[in-house]
Amino acid sequence: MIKLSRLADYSIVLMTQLAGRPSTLMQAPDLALVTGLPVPTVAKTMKQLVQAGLVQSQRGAKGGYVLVRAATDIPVTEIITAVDGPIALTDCTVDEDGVCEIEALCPTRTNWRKINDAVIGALREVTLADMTPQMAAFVPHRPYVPVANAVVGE
Amino acid sequence: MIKLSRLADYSIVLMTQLAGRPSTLMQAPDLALVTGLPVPTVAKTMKQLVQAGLVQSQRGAKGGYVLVRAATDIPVTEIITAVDGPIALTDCTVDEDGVCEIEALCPTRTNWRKINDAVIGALREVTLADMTPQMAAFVPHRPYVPVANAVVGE
DNA sequence: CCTTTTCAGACTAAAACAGTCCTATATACC
DNA sequence: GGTATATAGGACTGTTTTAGTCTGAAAAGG
Repeated sequence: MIKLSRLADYSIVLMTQLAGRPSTLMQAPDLALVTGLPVPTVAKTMKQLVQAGLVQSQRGAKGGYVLVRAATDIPVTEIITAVDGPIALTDCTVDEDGVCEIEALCPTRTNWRKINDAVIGALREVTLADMTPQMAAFVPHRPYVPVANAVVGE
Repeated sequence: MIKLSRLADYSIVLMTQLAGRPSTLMQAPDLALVTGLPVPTVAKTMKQLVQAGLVQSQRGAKGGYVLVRAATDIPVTEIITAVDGPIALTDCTVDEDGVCEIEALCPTRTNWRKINDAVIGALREVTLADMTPQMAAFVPHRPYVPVANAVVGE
C-alpha cells in the first residue's frame, strides 16, 4: 500500500491548526491538546517543520510556533517533503545513476520520472488552505469525545 | 519519502518483460535471468500478479507465465495495487470510519480523499505499454555488466 | 537569576517488508 | 501410469524502516 508516513499525516493536521490561528503563537502542549497527539510527537514534528522553514518558532517563556506564510501559499507537497523527504515513488527517481543495480536493463527509468512528476503535480495543486475549510477559530477538542459525539455514520 | 514498495517496482519490470514477448510462456528462472532478480523473489511476485488476474500461469513442465491482456490495456495502478494493495495515502482514505482515532477533529478527511483520487488518476493515465518503449524482443541481460558498460554519468 | 519553552540528538520498541524455503499440485513426456 | 518439471500456497526469518520517547542544552521572559 503506497502511503505517506503517519508523521506526515500529523504534520498536515498540525499545520491546519496553526493555519486556523494565523499570527498567534501556539505551544507544543497546546497543539497536542488540540490535535489529540502526544506532546513528544508534536515536538518532533514541529521541529522538522521549523527546519523546513514552514513554521517560525520562538523559544523561551511565551514561546511557540507560527506559520511563516499564509495557508494559501503552502502546497501540501511542501509539508510532506519537509517531514518525509522528497517524493520519490521509486529509487530511480531520487538520483540519477548508480543506486539501482538493474538500471542497465530497466528501460523505464524516464517513465517512472514522468509518473512521479504526475503525482507531485497532483499534490502541488492542493494548498494547506484547501485542507482547512471551515475550521473555526479555536475548537479545543479533547482526544476522544465519549459523550455527545455528533459523528454520524458508523 | 513517499514511495511504493520494491516488490511493486519489480512487478512492473517483470510485466514489462512479459509485454515484450506477448503470447509466449516465460518461466520464473527465465524472468529472473532477464531481470537480474533472484528466482524466489520472481516467483513470489508472479504469484501475486496471477492472483490479481493480470498474468496467466501454466503449471507443470513447459509451464510459465503470459500476460492476460495487452500491455496497452493494463494501467500501472492495477499492477501496483496487485502487489501493494490499494493506493491510500492516509488511513482515512482506505475505509470510512473508526480507524482514525482523531477523526472527530480531522476536518480534512474528504480533502485527503480528493488528493488520493488525484494521485490515482495521475497513475491510471499510464499503461504498461507506456513503460515499455522500444523494449526489443528478448535481450538476455545478466545482472551486472562489468565490462563495456555504456552507462555514462557517475 | 530562575522559570519556561524550544532545540538537538540519541535511543528503544514496534511494525512493515524483503527475501527464502518447504510441501503440495498440476502438466508434459516417456 | 510414472517421472520430471514448473507453478501454488503458505510459513518463516532477518532486515530495515518508522514511530515514539527521553535527556540534556540553549534561548527568552519576568
